[in-house]
Amino acid sequence: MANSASGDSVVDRVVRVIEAFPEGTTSLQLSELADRSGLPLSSAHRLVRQLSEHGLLDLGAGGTVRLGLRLWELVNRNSPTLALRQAAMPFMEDIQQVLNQNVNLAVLDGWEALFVERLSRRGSVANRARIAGRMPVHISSAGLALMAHQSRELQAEYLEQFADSSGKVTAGVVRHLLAEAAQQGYAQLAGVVDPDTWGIAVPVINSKRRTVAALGVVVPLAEMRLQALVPALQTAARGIGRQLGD
Amino acid sequence: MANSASGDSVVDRVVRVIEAFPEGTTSLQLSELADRSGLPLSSAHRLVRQLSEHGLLDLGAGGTVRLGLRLWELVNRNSPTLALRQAAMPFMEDIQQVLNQNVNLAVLDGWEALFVERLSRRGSVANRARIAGRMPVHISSAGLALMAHQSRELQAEYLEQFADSSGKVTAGVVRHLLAEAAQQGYAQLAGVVDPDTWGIAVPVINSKRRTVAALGVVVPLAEMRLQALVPALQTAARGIGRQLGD
DNA sequence: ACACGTTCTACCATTGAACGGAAGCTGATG
DNA sequence: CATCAGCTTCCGTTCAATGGTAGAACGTGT
Repeated sequence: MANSASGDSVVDRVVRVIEAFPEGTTSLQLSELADRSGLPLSSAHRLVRQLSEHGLLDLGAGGTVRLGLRLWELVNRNSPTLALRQAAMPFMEDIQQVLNQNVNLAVLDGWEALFVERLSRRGSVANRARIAGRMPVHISSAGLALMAHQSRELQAEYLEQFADSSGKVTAGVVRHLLAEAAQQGYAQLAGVVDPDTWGIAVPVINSKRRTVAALGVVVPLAEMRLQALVPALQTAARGIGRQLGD
Repeated sequence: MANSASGDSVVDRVVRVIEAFPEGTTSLQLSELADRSGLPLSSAHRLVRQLSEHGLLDLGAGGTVRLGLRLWELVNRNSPTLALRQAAMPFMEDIQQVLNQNVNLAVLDGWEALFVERLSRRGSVANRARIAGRMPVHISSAGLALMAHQSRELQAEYLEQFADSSGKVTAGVVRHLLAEAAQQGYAQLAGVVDPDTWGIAVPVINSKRRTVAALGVVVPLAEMRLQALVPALQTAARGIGRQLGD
């Protein structure tokens, strides 16, 4: 647009405004939003006002900016993972009831597993917080289960990330993890948040034989019984896959 | 911006593109999107491409447009109802376990109750579908519970809707429903979808004595036992309210 | 009570980004 | 092979977006 010092489009700016909210932050002051998005205050103000007129943002008294309920509604009604989550929920509830463990469902986005649904272990504090959370592929069982069943091309492209020896993790190690996950039909990995827990995940394969999601559980080390967990997960994953159209 | 035949801003158009998705539809063809949003094809195409470069939309091969995973992620991480849902989930699970009924949580948005969370009755098919659903205030127990505890000004403004005698529902009837809900401390109403079910909802009041949500259940007529349901809901609602900051 | 700092909001002349018709491209269909 | 329908790109025209500046509202320290 005219006079754009930074040479970005309106769309760029709208995106930057929405992305300016730090994870888990629901409310931001206008001036802070302007700072975080790198926009002049007056521009940020104008954009926020326009967006809030449509309900995508909510500009409260005193310059408090929140995401709008309308935006939440639109996204949750038309979410690309809607069909997946609907198909998966009954099976996830079964797993939760039978195994009594934390169950989660993830999809691949870039080089990360994006968790799209989660049921907490009964009795434990429900942590909805981690929904919409991300984990790098190579340090999450869900990520490994997803990547292990992608095309060779994508896997190769992914592994290039580890080509430079600057990181601790080498391409060889990751390649081995993927190979193991592919061969076994499930992925297991020590918990990242809590070292006394283990993650186990299996691929969810749709009718076109594409791996579209990973179904996983997080279990305390003491309750780690692969013989019981893996078949249950695989059965549920097949059930979910059968429900999915494409 | 320049040459806008319809005299709308870029922001307007972005909103129209996002809103063009009909409820429950996750995928749209570009040409259909252009139609629905009332934009020239080339303009729609440009906007969609820009938005998908940022991950807010997903422009697939063949002109298939979906909402982007990134958008879903951003909205769910920073949702204005995040704190509410987190505070409410444990109590909702308690209700679900103890009463074994469908539990839901709604907030007021305009003259409608917007359902932000839902737990299904055990054994029944999980219907995530209805999450992010809306119901007019006067035909939902949640809506009545919410409106009954709003300020006089807002209630008066709301009741003006029914001033003209064109609709079946008169202002008097609605006023009576609200008064009853306010006096009783809970709202009950015959189910809309299924006439053999009843909805019961109680207000969730935060530490500043503002009614910010409604907690409700949907029960089959045969299991309608107010003596058991209402106290349980009220107890849970108080628990939720205590967890909420503002 | 006054001065100062901070933050939100409004204004308006400049200017380059957005617009959209038209042409090109691609793939499916008869 | 011709036709069609839908997606994509191009490019000259135009006016909507921009952001510095100023004012209003509020809080805070002196």
